[in-house]
Amino acid sequence: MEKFQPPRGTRDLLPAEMAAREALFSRLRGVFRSYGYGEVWTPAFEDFDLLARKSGPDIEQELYVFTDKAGRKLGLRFDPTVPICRIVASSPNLPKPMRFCYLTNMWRYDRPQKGRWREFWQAGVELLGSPRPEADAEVLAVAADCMRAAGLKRFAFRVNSRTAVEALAKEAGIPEGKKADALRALDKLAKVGKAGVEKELQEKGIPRAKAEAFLGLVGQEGGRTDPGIARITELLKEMGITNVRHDPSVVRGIDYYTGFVFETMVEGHEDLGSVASGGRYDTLVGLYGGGEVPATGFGMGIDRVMEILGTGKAPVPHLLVAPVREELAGNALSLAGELRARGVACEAEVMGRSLRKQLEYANSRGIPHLLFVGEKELKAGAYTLRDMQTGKEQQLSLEAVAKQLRG
RNA sequence: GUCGCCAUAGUGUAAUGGUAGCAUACGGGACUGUGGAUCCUUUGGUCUGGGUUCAAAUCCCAGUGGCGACCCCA
Repeated sequence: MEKFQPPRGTRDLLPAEMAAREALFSRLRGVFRSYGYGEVWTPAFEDFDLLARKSGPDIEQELYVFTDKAGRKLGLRFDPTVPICRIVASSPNLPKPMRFCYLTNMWRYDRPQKGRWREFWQAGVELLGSPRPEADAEVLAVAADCMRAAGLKRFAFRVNSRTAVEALAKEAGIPEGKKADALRALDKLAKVGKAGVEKELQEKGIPRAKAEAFLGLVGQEGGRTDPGIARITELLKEMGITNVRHDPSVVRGIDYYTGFVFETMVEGHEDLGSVASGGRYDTLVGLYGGGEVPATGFGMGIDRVMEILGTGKAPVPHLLVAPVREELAGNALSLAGELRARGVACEAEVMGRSLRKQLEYANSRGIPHLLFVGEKELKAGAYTLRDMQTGKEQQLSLEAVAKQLRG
């Protein structure tokens, strides 16, 4: 018999993991709501041209692309920002600023590795309409609150200004056409070191002298302070966020960032890379025909966060309704229904098991209470509720059982 | 798309080219209205397809999937 497994780079999420994710989602939603962000949903697939517009047709290699039955070329969403810019571009009259948040999955056709999936989840915010550092500071503050809400305490932001680095590249004499290559090489500084970056720059056709000049200027930049970053850092300090370091090598690989960019590293999990990143993208909405709308945002990698947090136990109901004899299974089912109508989460026995086995089962699942359903109980209309922890039992009407377990 | 390492019951692991085992989990029982212990026990596996060989989990090739390095990024 052929066995199927999930397609490459995807996986199943079982109840224990889903419960942990849902808990994380609900905490993140709480953070988003507290800042006034409204949740949006966009389609899983979009016109390929929309997806490709910002990065050119080469992006096709990294996307899931398909043709529908009418011959339209479509692609799976690989980024939350692009569809949100489409919304904004086609709804230019929405009041500004616009605060959108999302919690959603997306797809990218790249090589799976630890913390990198072909289907992955991201949650984040986009703040559109403001070009000011206050907006960038707010976005980073939301990210900070999300990290804390996730239960991550030991983390640090690395921030930078992409415009500043681009200016340095120009100053070093790196031609406009090589700018993207240069920034991408620089992004690896922490990983491959200065010599590694220099090597890559030369491989990309940037002469040694210019590469050295660029790296020299970037090195100085660490000491110099970019005015935009300084202002954002100052605002963050006023909000009590101090774990922010200026790192001139952080430029992000994505092309649409135009200014402020940041990454978030969790102490002890540096191998996972950034778990939340974002920045300013003032020209992206314009690309979709909406006129210039300055914007900034960030996304948190849910799969990476879950990798760090780990998974607890699968959730269990309050109660197992246990028929003492197999023939009473039907009574147990209907009593369970009545209890649910009274607000009690419970499960009924469906395996036809002996009472002993049911106790064993409740114990191993961690179900805290068990309700015996036998002839005695049915006749009296009072059921035996057993506390699995203490072993204490009491005779109660359904109403009393519900009252106790709800409270 | 390139390179390297890897793949055995659900999970974790054994098996010089010669009978695929152990642990755990799951199901049943010892114990027909009272669990967590103990004992017994059923089911279940060599990723897929080729090749070499008297004989392949083991060697070779390809595919699939996992991990890591490129690339890119959450």
